[in-house]
Amino acid sequence: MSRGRVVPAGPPKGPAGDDTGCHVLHVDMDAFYASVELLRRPELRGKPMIVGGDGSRGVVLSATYEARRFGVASAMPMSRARRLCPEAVVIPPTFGAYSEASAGVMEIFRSVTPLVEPLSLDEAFLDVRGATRRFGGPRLIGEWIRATVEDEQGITCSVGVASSKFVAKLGSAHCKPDGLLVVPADGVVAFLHPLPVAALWGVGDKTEEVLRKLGLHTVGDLAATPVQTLQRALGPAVGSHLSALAWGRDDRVVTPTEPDKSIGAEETFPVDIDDPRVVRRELLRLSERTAARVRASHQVGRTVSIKIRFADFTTITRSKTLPESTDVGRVVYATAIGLYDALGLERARLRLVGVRVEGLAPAEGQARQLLLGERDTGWREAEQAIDRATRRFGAGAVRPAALVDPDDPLRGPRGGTPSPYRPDKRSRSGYSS
DNA sequence: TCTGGGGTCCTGCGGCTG
DNA sequence: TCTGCAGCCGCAGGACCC
Repeated sequence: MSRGRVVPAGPPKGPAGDDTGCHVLHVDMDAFYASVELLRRPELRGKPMIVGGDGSRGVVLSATYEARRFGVASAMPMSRARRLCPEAVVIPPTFGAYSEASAGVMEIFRSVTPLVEPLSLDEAFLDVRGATRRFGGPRLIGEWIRATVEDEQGITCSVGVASSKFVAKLGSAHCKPDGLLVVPADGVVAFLHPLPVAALWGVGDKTEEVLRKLGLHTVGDLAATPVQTLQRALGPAVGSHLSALAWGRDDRVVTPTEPDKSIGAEETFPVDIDDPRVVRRELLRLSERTAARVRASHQVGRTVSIKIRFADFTTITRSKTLPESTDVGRVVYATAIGLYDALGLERARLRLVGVRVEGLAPAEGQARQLLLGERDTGWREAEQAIDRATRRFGAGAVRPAALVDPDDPLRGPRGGTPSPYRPDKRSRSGYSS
């Protein structure tokens, strides 16, 4: 999803330019979440509407173009968005609906070419070299996709057509909303060089500031700067990467989905928390959620990391690599709690905690060495049974007893470090259903 | 202005090992 | 046995993306 930071208004929208050699399409849905919500609530059409968290700490996930006219943008704090556009209707996100719409859109893409690389729910790269005989040139394919998506899904999208992924992506940003732009292979440099440096993939606020201090404001400025200068200022990898992009060099190919390298979950508290019992309870919940997703992806991970964000927004991470890969919530939690306890935070005020499992590899074929005295069935099997129950009865049907507390979802177990898995009087397994 | 949640990649440092 | 070195790995932090 475009975060609205890239390019100024430029060339006219619509088909133009020679598409010879332009085999990469970048398709980006326009205000995707908001557009899907409008399908469900047509009475809001033409009105400013914002999709985002309704709490005091949410951010804007998506906004209609009517709201954007007031300055509302993606990732903006909701409090600011409300000030900018008080009359906007705020809708909490319904990710299920977005996933469903996304699947429909991706299906359309795959009817053109199997070489589809989704970047998120609402955008993807397509390599259309193998489709030109059936559909015509890349520009015609882009037009067909735009028309079909609008016809079948009721939402509009923008398409960039170019000889590389990076330029195609800039192209779609350039013609938003509801446009198509071809950047001819021999016109890439002329297209790129007037753009601000922030248009480049990999230039965020910090890098832009560094470049500004060097007197570099446009991509053309960047291209004219020796790569060694950029490497000294930004590091060898980033320096050479940006130098190449500034000349339109981007050799990355369109690659249909690769498995995740890490899976995690994090949660911002509605108010800052200084009670370690609440933090531990949250770590348990996040460990459970993360491990379940790791199991669902048929992978196991070797490193467990936690993330702690303090009230002043400073953030630290701690990680531990295990002797053996895991997908077991109990192991993830034990590791996470060990990392947390080692910090000795006591009454520090925390804003967010997170748990992540890294170093993922396919679960199949992972030889598992039993520890001395360990039974060959145990927590993994128990958690797999829980996964089956969850699929059948819904999320939360079975969960650790320590998380069953209908009166106060944030209240932690009493008395010291919790052992939520330890069998208690209610359930021998420590789980409750 | 006051900052979500899901990720990836890069860099620097220290410890270990051959 | 000690030292210097290179390479690898684990770890932590930061920047960036959608």
